Amino acid sequence: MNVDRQRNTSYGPAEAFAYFIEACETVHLSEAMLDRCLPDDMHRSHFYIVNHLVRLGDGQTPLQITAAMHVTKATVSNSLALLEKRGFVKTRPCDLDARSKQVFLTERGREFQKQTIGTLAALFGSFLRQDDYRIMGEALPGLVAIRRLLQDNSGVAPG
Amino acid sequence: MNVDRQRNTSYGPAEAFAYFIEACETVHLSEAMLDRCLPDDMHRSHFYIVNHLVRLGDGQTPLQITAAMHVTKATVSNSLALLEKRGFVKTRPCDLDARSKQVFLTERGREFQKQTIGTLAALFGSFLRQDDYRIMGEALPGLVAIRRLLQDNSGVAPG
DNA sequence: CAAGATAAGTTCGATATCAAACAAATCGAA
DNA sequence: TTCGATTTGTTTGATATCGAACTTATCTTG
Repeated sequence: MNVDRQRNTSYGPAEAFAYFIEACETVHLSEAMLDRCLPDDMHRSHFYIVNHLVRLGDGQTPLQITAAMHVTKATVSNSLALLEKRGFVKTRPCDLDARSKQVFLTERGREFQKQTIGTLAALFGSFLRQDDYRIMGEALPGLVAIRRLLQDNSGVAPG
Repeated sequence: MNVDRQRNTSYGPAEAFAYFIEACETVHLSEAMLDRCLPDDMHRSHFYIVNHLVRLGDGQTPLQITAAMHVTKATVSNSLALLEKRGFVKTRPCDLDARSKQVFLTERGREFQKQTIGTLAALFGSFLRQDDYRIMGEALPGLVAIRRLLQDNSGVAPG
């Protein structure tokens, strides 16, 4: 059996490790890009919340935001207090369930999201070419498949 | 022109956004997997440093580690103090440049890395199939290309 | 050689995040 | 209906990370 030919067509754990390392690196680099599009007093995580509310609709509860952001309740509690102080969101108690509250965007919050996304899109647009969009588009189904696989196996115990 | 056919073959910013979102999600999920393979008193970032030294060779300076980890000098300083307290690394002043120091792995540190990687590999191996390795292997060249593109444009100014 | 510039690590104050304990409201079963 | 169990959000103490100031050592240039 030709070893080289086998190496060209057979995939294993080595590819898995490389895959996750590349994904990590990609995320690091794109996060750095986003950071440079944000004002100094706004953290990436604060933008994520505002962006989430714009895209998925506001009126969500902190717990829903918690799930979407992959962080703890305490973190969201802290972030929302800051966002409210900055005037980007308003919260009010939920009518149906007094334990809960709802988070709403202010005009200022929507403006902040729009402005940041605009800057970010311009930054990426300044170096992404048609060919790069094609590469990403063609890789996308694979990325989705692996992400779903991870999601489906999030509960598996190690050891 | 057939809109559906165009959508199947034309890629743009929408694919770019989706691509980065999937990458983020993938990293979040795989980080969670790693976290569950680590003892409670060890943070992911501490493992990254030990793993880096095993794979790339020890004797590196804190500044080199800083670059590899994408964190600040202060962070590495803090992490190394902790790793030394745990007995995973030893540091000694650099002979050639007294400003600098070198970081070396202990046997305990190597054992910790080996054990963690083993647990992690077993965890991933428990649900990754040949087909998944193939998907990752085939997506890899695209991931690398985009990661390199981001790296090459890390210095571009926004706005 | 001397003095300013640069470089490597550390320290310090601030903040994001987490886990765990807590408070308040709702749910559910006896 | 009532009381324990669950759920939602906050508080608290700890830690990881950062930016900026600082210390010490090296380099550069006159």
